[in-house]
Amino acid sequence: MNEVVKKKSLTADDWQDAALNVIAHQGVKAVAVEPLARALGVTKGSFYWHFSNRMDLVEKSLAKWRLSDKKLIEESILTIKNPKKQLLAWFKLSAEPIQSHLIYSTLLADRSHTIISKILKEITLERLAYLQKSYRDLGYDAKQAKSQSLLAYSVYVGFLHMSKTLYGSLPDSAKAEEYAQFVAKQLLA
Amino acid sequence: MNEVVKKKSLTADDWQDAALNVIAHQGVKAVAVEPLARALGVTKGSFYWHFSNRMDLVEKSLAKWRLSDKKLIEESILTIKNPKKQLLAWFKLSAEPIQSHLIYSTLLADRSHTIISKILKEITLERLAYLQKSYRDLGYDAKQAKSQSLLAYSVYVGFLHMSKTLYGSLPDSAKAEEYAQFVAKQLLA
DNA sequence: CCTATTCCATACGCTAGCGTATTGACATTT
DNA sequence: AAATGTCAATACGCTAGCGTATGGAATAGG
Repeated sequence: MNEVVKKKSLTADDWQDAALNVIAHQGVKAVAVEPLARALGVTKGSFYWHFSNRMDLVEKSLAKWRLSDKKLIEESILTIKNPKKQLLAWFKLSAEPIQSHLIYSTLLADRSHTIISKILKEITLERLAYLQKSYRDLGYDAKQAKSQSLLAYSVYVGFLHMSKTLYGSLPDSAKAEEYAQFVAKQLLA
Repeated sequence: MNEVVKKKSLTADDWQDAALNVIAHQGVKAVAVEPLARALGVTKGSFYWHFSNRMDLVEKSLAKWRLSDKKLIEESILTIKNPKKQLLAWFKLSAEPIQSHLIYSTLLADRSHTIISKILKEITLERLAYLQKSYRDLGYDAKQAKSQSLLAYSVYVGFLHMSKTLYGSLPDSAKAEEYAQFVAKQLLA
């Protein structure tokens, strides 16, 4: 009997996780109350007990995503003290097909709501600031660091989309490491 | 009386142009028959005379887009014989905020339908092939050309999204040229 | 001038999804 | 045991959009 005990009732967190999963794969527009309820094996009576409306769920889900992403960065990147190694770790992490990246990439094109645009802009600027600082730590001057970080982040975003678009046509995981090295070499010259 | 004479009736082309405009700014999902009809000052009675259904319009619109994009490339890029200058022209063109780029970038995240994924993959592979050949013409060996073209195209895609996301926070047009030079220098080293 | 074709309006039925209101089943507390 | 609180089912009204069916105006060809 290794089965997980079936939960008796859902928490707001369960709804948010489900929503994030949908956002990662189908985008914000695909977050619909009734289909989500069906997927969770309940009806929307449950949903409207936990959330006031659809966008409420979206906002809270994205807030959760931001927190977990921040935590991930702090634990797996910022703990590395050597500036070059830290940036390398960032590049490597950014190439891994984790949910956080998928969410970010769907937000990029799902900017229907003002709230989403706002969140997206904030996160992007945060990350750019991080990269810029990293390049400064590597010895780049202010101007160079600015251009270089913008370039590096463009590569990140671009590669995210390429992965989804060309699924099956990109370098396989065996060669992925090789490509990552190549990119790092180009962007850390 | 410089006004354009009001057209008496719409053509399929008019519908496609309107659809492409919506796709460029709101994505494929936002292409809806009735709102589009309203925008064109007619009812959907007109639409269903020209097209069999919604996806029919989307497909034909995207086909038109592909053709016009191909024509643009042939006329403004492929006419340049010097390999390096040609690639430079490609980079420059890819940074201009024309409708074609906007359409491409929304497709990247709007891959709900199989048809769209298919078109997107085809176009992306076409463009990658072009870049790869260009780098080979510049003297890169096969392996280098492959990695470098993937990197360059990622920058293109990434910058597309950055432009939309950070509208107002990116280098202004005065500095855009400068940044383009920087990117070209990094990618044509 | 009359007929056929082209283009569009109107009216209809249908589905998916949002949000509300009400009731009910358990569980927890008292 | 009774009361309260937690979570969910059901039923309802409402809107937006899809696709169909049919009729009608305008125009072009004969």
